[in-house]
Amino acid sequence: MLKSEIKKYIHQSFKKIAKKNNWPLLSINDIPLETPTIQQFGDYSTTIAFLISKDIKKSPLEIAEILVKEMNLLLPNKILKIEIARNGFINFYLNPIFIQKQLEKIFKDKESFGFSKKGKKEKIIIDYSSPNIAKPMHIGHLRSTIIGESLANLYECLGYQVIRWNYLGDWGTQFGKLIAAYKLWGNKKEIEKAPITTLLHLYRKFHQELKKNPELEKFGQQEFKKLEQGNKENRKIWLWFKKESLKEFEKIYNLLNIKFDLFISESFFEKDLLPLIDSLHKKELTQESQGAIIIPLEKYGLPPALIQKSDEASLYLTRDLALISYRFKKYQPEKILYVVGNEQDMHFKQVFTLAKILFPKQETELTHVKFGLVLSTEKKKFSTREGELISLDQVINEAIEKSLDIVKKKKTDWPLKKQEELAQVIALGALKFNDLKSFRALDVVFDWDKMLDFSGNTSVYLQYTYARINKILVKAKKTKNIKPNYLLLNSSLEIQLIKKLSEFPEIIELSAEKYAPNYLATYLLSLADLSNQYYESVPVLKEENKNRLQAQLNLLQIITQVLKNGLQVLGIQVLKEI
RNA sequence: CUCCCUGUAGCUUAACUGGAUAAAGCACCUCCCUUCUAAGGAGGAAAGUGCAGGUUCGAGUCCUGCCAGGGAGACCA
Repeated sequence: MLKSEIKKYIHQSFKKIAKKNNWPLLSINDIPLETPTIQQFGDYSTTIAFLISKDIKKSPLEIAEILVKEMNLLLPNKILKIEIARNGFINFYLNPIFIQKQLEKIFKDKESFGFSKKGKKEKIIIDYSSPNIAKPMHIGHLRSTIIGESLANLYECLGYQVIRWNYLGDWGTQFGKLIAAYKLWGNKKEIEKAPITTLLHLYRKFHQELKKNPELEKFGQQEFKKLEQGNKENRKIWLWFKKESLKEFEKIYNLLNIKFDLFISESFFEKDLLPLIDSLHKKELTQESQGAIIIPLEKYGLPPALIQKSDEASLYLTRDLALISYRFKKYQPEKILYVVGNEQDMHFKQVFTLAKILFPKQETELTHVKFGLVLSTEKKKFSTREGELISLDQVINEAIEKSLDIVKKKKTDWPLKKQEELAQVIALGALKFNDLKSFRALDVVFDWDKMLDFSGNTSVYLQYTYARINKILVKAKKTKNIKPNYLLLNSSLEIQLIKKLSEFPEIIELSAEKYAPNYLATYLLSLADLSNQYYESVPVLKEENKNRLQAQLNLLQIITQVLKNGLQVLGIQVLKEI
């Protein structure tokens, strides 16, 4: 808010001078404007002089002098002074009144502050979570689920029409293997009792036996082929596995408070595969290789894409192509985001390349939003097949249990029900924040101690800050008809807080644009930092000047609002008391 | 062999579009609960960003080469 106004001002002044001197013009978006790292350098700083010194023959210092001279002629009252520093930086010192008045504007927006009012209505499909049926969701899925959900929330804030899509893995050779394993060793009752665990055991057993008896591989492939060809028995078993799996997934999604618009899964595209492969043939893209159908992609620096296996069964890649074509036709989306781990980089490069070949006119922006792996303490990938994976519901429940222990020690006088509620909010928040606070491409090592360390830069710190400040608002007697005087918010901390709050909309935009919720997370931490300093150093409730008190309370209210909204975008709840 | 991701205080991470004196948390040391919640606050010590070049007025950030860790590479997803 503040930033864009200053940019506008620089742009206007610059336009005038550029015309006069025949300098190249810059659009408003090209005007560099940043917040200096050191307070002495003012509120905002532009490096525009360096930027254009390359195009015209003047030194940055000369340019800065010309610009500042012009700007000073028509210095608006929102700017106190403009200074040139270090051979070309132009620093702006804002009039505190201008900053204080921002709070008034923000206060009028209240709940909607930071959220777009424009209503863009462009569609964005976000593909996330996407677990495989018959396997437990594990911590790898948690990353996709949490990052995807917060991206969905971010784009919703910007006014996009967001389609939250859970593309379940419910098709492929693995289900042939599973059906084979069920036929060999399965027990219906056991599966009914604990579906996913039992199915996982069967799947693992299959892979163990495979080492001794390689013939099993063929058996699994046959069973999948039968499934694809509509064999009734296999169909029935598969549907049953799927139903049981979905029940368990729903439990987890409910606990995490995550909702999807669509659960359209891999098997849905089964009928589209043959026509798709046909059309690929017609376009003469395909080749036969060792009995399989491939599309060579050397031209694009990629390994060949395998479209159909030698036993004529379909592949992940083919289904993804059918999926993309369906999405293009049905939704005409502006963007599609695939929130999928880094290890599938090659796969998506192939898919996107093929999509461009097949639909050259389609303008949808396809992005693989990749993220790092969750590694074991030994810094190795968890493997489903080897049986070392940690299931997600186990992680969640253990996190809640462990945080309940901590809550019980801290809130000895609370009733159990309240303790439990708090423990759940804290544990889920910590679980999510853990995945959102750092840049998503980094690998994370799964570590209970770090996840449940509730001091410092954590979600609990944010929730705590919210609750603490909220308490002041509750305790403040309801002051009727007292007008806040924002001009009395003149301490350095108050000014800093207002400036920080005014950044919120930009941060939402930035986080969405870069698919990086960690910008928002970091921002909230820095806001909480200032807020806690304020809390410690200024006893608000003792303020005697009522107009100042009311302004302070409004400031605090916006702080809680931004903390609450910001956390909500990250999928994290707040409580009034903690 | 090819491709992708990562490399910043002892550890985990920040650094907006390349900008000024690289910023936090954990751990360590000092201090602050008869004042709105100490899951907090004030302060100290601690790195010059894996290595070598290059581009630039300016590089943790861009380019090239190397090193280290992790991941992917045709019939899994």
